[in-house]
Amino acid sequence: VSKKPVVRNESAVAAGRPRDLRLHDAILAATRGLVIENGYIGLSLAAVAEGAGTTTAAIYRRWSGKAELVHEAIFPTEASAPRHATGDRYVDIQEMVNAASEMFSRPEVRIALPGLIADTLANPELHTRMFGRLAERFYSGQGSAVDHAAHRDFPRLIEAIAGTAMFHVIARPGAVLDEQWKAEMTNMLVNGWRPQ
Amino acid sequence: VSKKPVVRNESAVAAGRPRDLRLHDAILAATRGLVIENGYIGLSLAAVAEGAGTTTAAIYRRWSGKAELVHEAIFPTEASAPRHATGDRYVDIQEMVNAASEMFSRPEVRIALPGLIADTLANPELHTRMFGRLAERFYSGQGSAVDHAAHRDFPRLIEAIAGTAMFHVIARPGAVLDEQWKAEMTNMLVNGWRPQ
Amino acid sequence: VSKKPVVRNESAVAAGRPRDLRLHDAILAATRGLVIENGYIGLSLAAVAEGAGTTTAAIYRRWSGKAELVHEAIFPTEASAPRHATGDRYVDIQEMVNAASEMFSRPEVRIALPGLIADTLANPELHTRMFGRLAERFYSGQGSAVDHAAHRDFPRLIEAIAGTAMFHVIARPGAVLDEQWKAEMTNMLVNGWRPQ
Amino acid sequence: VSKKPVVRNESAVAAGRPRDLRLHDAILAATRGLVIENGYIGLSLAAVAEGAGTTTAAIYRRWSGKAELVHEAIFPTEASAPRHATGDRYVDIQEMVNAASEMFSRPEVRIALPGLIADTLANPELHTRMFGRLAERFYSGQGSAVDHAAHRDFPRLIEAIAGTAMFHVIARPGAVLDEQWKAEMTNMLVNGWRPQ
DNA sequence: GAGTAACCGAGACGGTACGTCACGTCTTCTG
DNA sequence: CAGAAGACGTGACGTACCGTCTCGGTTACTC
Repeated sequence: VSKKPVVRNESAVAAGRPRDLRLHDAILAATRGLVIENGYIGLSLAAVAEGAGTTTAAIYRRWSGKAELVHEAIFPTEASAPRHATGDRYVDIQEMVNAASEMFSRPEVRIALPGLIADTLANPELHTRMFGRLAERFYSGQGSAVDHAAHRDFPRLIEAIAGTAMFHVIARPGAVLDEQWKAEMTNMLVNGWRPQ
Repeated sequence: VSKKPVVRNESAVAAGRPRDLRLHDAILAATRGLVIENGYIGLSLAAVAEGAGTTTAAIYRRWSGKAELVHEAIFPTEASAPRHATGDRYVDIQEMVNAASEMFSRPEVRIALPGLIADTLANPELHTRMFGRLAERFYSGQGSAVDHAAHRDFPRLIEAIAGTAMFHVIARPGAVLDEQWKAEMTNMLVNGWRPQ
Repeated sequence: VSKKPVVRNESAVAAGRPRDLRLHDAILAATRGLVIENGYIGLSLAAVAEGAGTTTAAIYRRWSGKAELVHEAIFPTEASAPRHATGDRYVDIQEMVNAASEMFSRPEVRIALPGLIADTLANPELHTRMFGRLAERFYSGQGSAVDHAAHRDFPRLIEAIAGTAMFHVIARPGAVLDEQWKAEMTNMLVNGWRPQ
Repeated sequence: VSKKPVVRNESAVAAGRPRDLRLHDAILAATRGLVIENGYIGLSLAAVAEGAGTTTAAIYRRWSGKAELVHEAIFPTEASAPRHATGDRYVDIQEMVNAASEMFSRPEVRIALPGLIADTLANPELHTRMFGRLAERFYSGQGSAVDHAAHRDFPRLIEAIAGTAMFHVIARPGAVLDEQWKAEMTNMLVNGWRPQ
């Protein structure tokens, strides 16, 4: 649909008037605020523009549409500090559960993510990028010295932890991923389910 | 937003010309077809109307909006055969995993669900109804003779199984919930995670 | 560019909700008022919609764009009472001069016509229609019993009279086509130019 | 609307880097070409800039906007060689008819003039300048020894000749102001209209 | 058999958001 | 200082969908 590049702020050389960096942050902040208020589908770029004190044209100069904008707003680029596995099964799972709890406790993620996923199904490139980045938050095998067998199964573990956390916060608005949830989740994966 | 009742086809008395029953199914079928093609957000009721050979007014006579329509289209009312627990931990988990696999393998569910959830966040009544009905597919405690302790933990199990299945089909378009996935999922919950 | 028919209010049969006839007139009236205020190029359909208490969509339902709208606004369809020649040279010219004076004295014509012509150059169909209708206001040979020779020259006479009148009101804003102008114009064509 | 002077290329002193004189002509040439292609309203200064191998900023340094630019492009400054009346009625009219034919035969004039007039209605200063310069092409009384009575009527004659010529080329795209048109026009004004 | 009531198609209605484009200005770097 | 590059706020463009309403016409029950 759009002829423009999906990501536009990669310009290496400096030609012409540079982008107003404060606008970038103002737009993302307004996006986060409005998506919490109105949900993903109810978010209009015109409202974002007004909230950020700018116009939709300035937004479209930076992002190709609502999906790209919200993606960057709720998963800030700089925050992706990849984790490294230790090889200790219990510790690694606990780490992932903590990461999932942090991620899905943020209200903008809880509220925006389903709509973002829905929009992303029609945008394979962004879809791949989003889930790739999402997985990195949990675990990056890069440079790790952990047992090969454990690595191979990490995608499945991530799927279980992230999926369960997402379902938890989506199924009941107001639900929280508290210490009890984290303990039970960790225990279920490490030891299997036992009725309590 | 709407002043009209959420569900309109409950009319007790029969006055005036009755509804064309074939339209009901034609609309739902068109909805399923188009939502697979265009996704939830890209689904327009005008297109559904055209696909069903009718008009949007006939749709709004039956459902209050896109969310209600898609909800009924992808989770048909009649198909909710609630399951009953046996008390055997392994068997019960296996049953739930099978149910999740069935539900999230259907393309209209995989594609429409995220958008439906997004729209539903602004509609608490439908949200409750949807997740309530969704949980029933997995397990209904009603009339069950199973140990009390096991019952208390079923919501957590459902959350883990349904969440993991949903994440699996959403994260990678084209992914399938095959026998291997079901076996590994069941094993992980029953015995805990073991690198393979 | 547009897939829709240029003229849309020709529907013979009555299907669906009928158009609100008051809107039609309200839109044309708002167009006339705003085009006098802001000129053709400065006329925005959004402003017309607001002035008529409706939306741009309702305007686009009736006209394909600004050119068609302004065309109908300044040359109302019903006002085209074609004239018939008498064969008397002086009388016929006087009639045409009167017609030109009437037409180009209306402020909406004086102000809107140049811009309308400019836009129409890219729209051959409307261009033909507009100038055809414009010529009819001056003279229609249909059913006339006048000398053949006189008829052949009418296009040239119309061109001279309408062109001169148009140039007069365009060249000096505030200029009027008064009795003196009409007398001199008539005299110039009937007797040739004489320095006075 | 604009705070800047209408004409900017009058700078008396020479300070800093001098303007690239070739740009001036390149911009005007691109304007002429594009206005013929796209019409006045369809002409964008961005397209002109690209066609001239420069940017809009360079254009705005020289002209205040589209109207000024097109005005200079279709009525070059240097080409205004004012004519002088002889006092011979036939000869003077013939001269004016020739001048009108030359002017309105140029495609950029035929195409751009209506739009330019439309834009100029909102710019009285340019409007006066344009029609003043336009009249000079036909006749300048300055330093003439012709009979006073004839001079007084020249504006009316110019109006008739220029208006008729303009209407001729505007009313039918493709129409030409050939020798026959010139002869008939001259004859009509000198001898009055005679059916032929 | 006449009323009555709700359905049916068609399509216009006021809104609102979309993504694009042009305007005229501005801010940077380079010549 | 000019030039190129391009971002800026402004605002119109034409399209699309939303959910509602207004038609003329069509079934069914009820009196």
